[in-house]
This record gives sequence, structure tokens and C-alpha cells, in this order.
Amino acid sequence: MVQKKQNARRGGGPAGDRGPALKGVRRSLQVLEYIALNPGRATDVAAGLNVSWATLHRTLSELEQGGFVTREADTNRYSIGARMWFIGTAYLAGHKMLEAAQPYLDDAAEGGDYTVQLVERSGRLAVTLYSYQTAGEVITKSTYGYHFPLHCGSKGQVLLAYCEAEDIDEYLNGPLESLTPETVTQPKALRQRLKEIKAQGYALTIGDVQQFTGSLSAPVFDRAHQAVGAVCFITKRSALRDAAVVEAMLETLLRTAQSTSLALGWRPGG
Amino acid sequence: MVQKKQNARRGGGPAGDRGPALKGVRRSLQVLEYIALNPGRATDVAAGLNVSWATLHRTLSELEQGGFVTREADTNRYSIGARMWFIGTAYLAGHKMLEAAQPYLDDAAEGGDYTVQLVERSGRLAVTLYSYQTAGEVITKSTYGYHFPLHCGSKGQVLLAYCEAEDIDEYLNGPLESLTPETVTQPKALRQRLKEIKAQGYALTIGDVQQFTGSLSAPVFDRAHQAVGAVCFITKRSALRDAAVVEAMLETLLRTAQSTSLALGWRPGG
DNA sequence: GCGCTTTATCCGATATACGGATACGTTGTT
DNA sequence: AACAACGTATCCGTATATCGGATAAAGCGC
Repeated sequence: MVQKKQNARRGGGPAGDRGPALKGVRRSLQVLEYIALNPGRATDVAAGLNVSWATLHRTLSELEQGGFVTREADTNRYSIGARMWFIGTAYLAGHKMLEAAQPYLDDAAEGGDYTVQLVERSGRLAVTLYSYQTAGEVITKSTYGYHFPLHCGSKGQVLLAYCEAEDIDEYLNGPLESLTPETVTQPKALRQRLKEIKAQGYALTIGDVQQFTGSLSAPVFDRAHQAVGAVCFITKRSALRDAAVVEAMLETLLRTAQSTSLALGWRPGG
Repeated sequence: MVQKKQNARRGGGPAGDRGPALKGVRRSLQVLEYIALNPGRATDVAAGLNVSWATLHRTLSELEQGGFVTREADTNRYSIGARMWFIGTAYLAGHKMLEAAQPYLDDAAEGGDYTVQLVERSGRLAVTLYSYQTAGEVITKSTYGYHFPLHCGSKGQVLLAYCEAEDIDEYLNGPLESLTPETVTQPKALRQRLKEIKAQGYALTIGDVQQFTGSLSAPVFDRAHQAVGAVCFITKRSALRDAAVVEAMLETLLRTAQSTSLALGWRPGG
């Protein structure tokens, strides 16, 4: 049998690399995330992720068997399974910010006629941790399960505005999707907006996520003065035309956000 | 080139088995679920799952790098990460039963002074898909992220009652945890309860999940007359002492559950 | 300061997953 | 209706990524 020479290093590489680690694990989670974003048929997933069909098939079968994805019997379309929901919800149990914010969010929700959300950044998206919508059906889609890119909506923009400069650069270099005709997608314009937002301490956008709504968001800080999330109020587009309404919402918003920050150990100044 | 004989089977085995498939994938998800249930230190996870430390360490590192688990910097404790929440929430988007139930759940929530939930079975647990709690702080813990074994609470019992007989057997053979002193854990007694529940079409339990609350649940059926979920009303223990209150809740409950079933294509009879 | 537990990294053997090829099933088109 | 095209399922040899024992470093309690 031919013994391979110790390490047949390929010229150039700085050595070391022991090859990609845990390929299977990484791939399976990529698949899950891909399906979360665009549920659909197996081949589409394979194409979207550049994975050989055979491999993908095995992966999906395994995931399906575990209940991590479900496949619609007749159409062969895959989507996220119940077990993922179960695992995912564990994220909220013991989430410091959520726990800290809850009472204030409830207060805010009782007081006003708008949807109250607590959001957080995850990668290039603003994810909703909590949403309380009072009566008025302002949000069309199921509250959870809809997360938006950071450059869309006041909540995302707030989260982005308080990121490190290089983080912002990186984000703006990525693809900037447009959700409505009013979504701002020019990096330059966005940069300007972010600067303004950081200067004034909150954000207001109208119609850039859904044309008929607008929102108002303020950052939540932790004890290290890091922006770790945002409180967001969403309401009908028309309501935000009225300066008095905006003023009132803004006051509650800033109070809610600050109360939460305080509960997280943040202190003014510094 | 030497052609291998068709199948060079290894003597003894009934042929077929090509060894465990996708070990890594399976393990990583096991780890995630384990952490969802008991967040904690790496060694505990290794012990709990009987995985060698080296392997577990690699797995956790990979998961952490991807944001699927987070590790508390100072204490080295692991818990579910934001990305899992993101993926998990995708389960709700486009969930047929949830979509069908939503309007009725909202109605029910507006009308009464109790928490309204929609639940579903996942393995040995009843998981909450939706929860609407009106003012009264009846539920202590964060609404999501707390799922209970099927034998605890009316919701679980309803889900269990409508399972196949062998499913029930299997469940009752497993470990039956006790959440409060009032939790019923005798298989025999449970079997009796399940029979009653199925006979009357709903379940009422008091104090077997939390001592100071009780709940009332009814099943939701799909077009194939399969029980696919349950609607559950939770309220203060004392309220359920009043027969008139129970009667009123029950009416709404059954109406809500039936409306949902109808929206799913179920039809009476059969 | 000293043991003990927990965490991090190394490395060779070998079992495991990859992916091309092949076969089957299903959908849509002329 | 028959064909074409696409999507799905499965097989198998080989290369290689993964496993886990061992070793080293870092925390932690006493």
C-alpha cells in the first residue's frame, strides 16, 4: 500500500489547515436556515447552496426524520419543522433583555394604539423577540417568522446605526434588498440616515417595509453602553402624519427604551 | 479493473446496514435540543448525551461560531442562540392551523379574562404556537420557551387523548414527571382520564402545571379527522371553582376549536 | 500554593460521508 | 396519448473528514 507522505502540503498555503471542520453540521444548519428563508423543493435548495444533489438528499432525509423539517406529502416542498420551533423558543426563556423589557413593553402596549415590538440583530436581519399588537390589524403577516433586513424600517436602522463603523461598512457592501418603492437602498443615503439617527437617538421611517405602515424605534443599551436591541412602535402610515401623535409616541418610546436599558444595568452618561 | 462481486456481504448481518448515517448532523441537533432543555456547561452536555468530550467540544465550537448557541463569556455556560430563534420562527409563517385559528383565537381573547393558547404536539411535549394573555398576569414564565409534558395540564392531556392507542402506550411507558403535587403520574389513572376526555370532548385540569392556575382545552381536527392541535384557556385556579364561569368558558372554547377545525377542512360526522 | 475539575488542542487510524452515475416517478408539453 | 424534461431516490468505491484517546493549559476551590 502506498503510504502518503506525511503532509503533502500544497504550495503557498500557510500550512496548518486541517481541512474544513464539521462539514456535515455546518451544511445541515445552512440548509435549515435556507429553508427558513425560502421553503421549497429539494432541488432549489441544492441549487441555492451549491451542494450536490445526493448530499442534499441525505441531509434533508435525516432532518426530516428528526422532525426538524417537514415535507408536504403531495408537493415535496420542505419547510421548517415543529422541533425547530421548540428549540428556537428556548432562546427566549431566560433572555435578559426580553425579561427586562417585558413590563415596560406591556405598559406601552396598553397605553397606545400601535404594535409594540422588541427586536434584536441577528446577522443581516432584525429579528422580533416580542410583539404585542393591540386590536388594530396593522401587521398583516404573522408577527413572528417575518424578519427584515437591517436597512429596512426604523428598527433595523436603529440597530445598524449603533454598530461599529466597520460593521456598517460590511453590511452596506452586501446586497440591499428593496421591500417597497420607498425603501432606501443607496449606501450613501443610508449612511447619512444612520448618522442622523445616532445623533437624535431614535428613528422614524414610513412605508419602507410595508407601504401602509410606518414605525418609530429607539435603541436599548446594556451596562457596557452597547446597543443590544431596539424597541419599535408600528402604526398606520396616516397616523404618523400628525406631529402631535408622533410626539406622544416618541415620548413613550424613549421612556420604554430607557427603562429597559436601566433594567439591564445601563446608566446615563459615559 | 477488478469488478467487485455484486454485494460482498459481511457474514451474519441481515445485510443492508451501511452504518449510521450523518452522525455529525444528528449529534449536533441532539446537542441543540439538549441545550434547549437544560442550558449549562459543556461537560454536563457531554455527560448527558454520552459523547466524548473532544467531539462535543468540536460540535459546540462550531455551533457557537455560527450563532446557533451562545456561551456566556464568564461562566462558560451554553444556551440556545439567536439564530435558532430566527430559524424556529419560520415554522409559524405559513402554519396552516395557526393561520386558520388566528381570528378565532383573537375573538376569544378579547371576550374573556383568560390566557388563550394554541398548542400542538411535538414528541413528548405540548408546544405553544400562540399565546394571548389579557392583562391578568396568570402565566408567570415567559409564554414561549415553556413547554410541558403531555400528561400535564389540560392541553397536553387533550393532545394525548386523541392519539393512537399505541402512541399512548408508548408515552405512558416513558418517564412521567411531576410538575406540582397535583400532577397525575400514575399511568393507570391517566389512562382513565384520557378516556373520559375523549368521551366528553374537552379537558379540564387544575393545579397540575402551576398550582395557582387551571386550564380548559379542546381538540382541533383537520379534514382527515386527526387531532392536530388544541385550543387552551388558562385562568386562575379560583375562577374555575365557579361552575357558571366554567360553563361560559367552555362554550367559547368549544366554539373556537370547532371554528378552527372547520377552517381546516374538517366536517362534522364521520 | 496545591490538587482537581473543566476546557483546549493534537494526531493517526478508520469508519464515514461525498458525489458521479443510474434508475425510477411525476409533471407538463406538443 | 406519448414523449420529454425535470425532480426524486438509491447505489457504491474512494478520499477524506471525523473520532476519541492522550496531552496540555486554564480555572477554581481549599
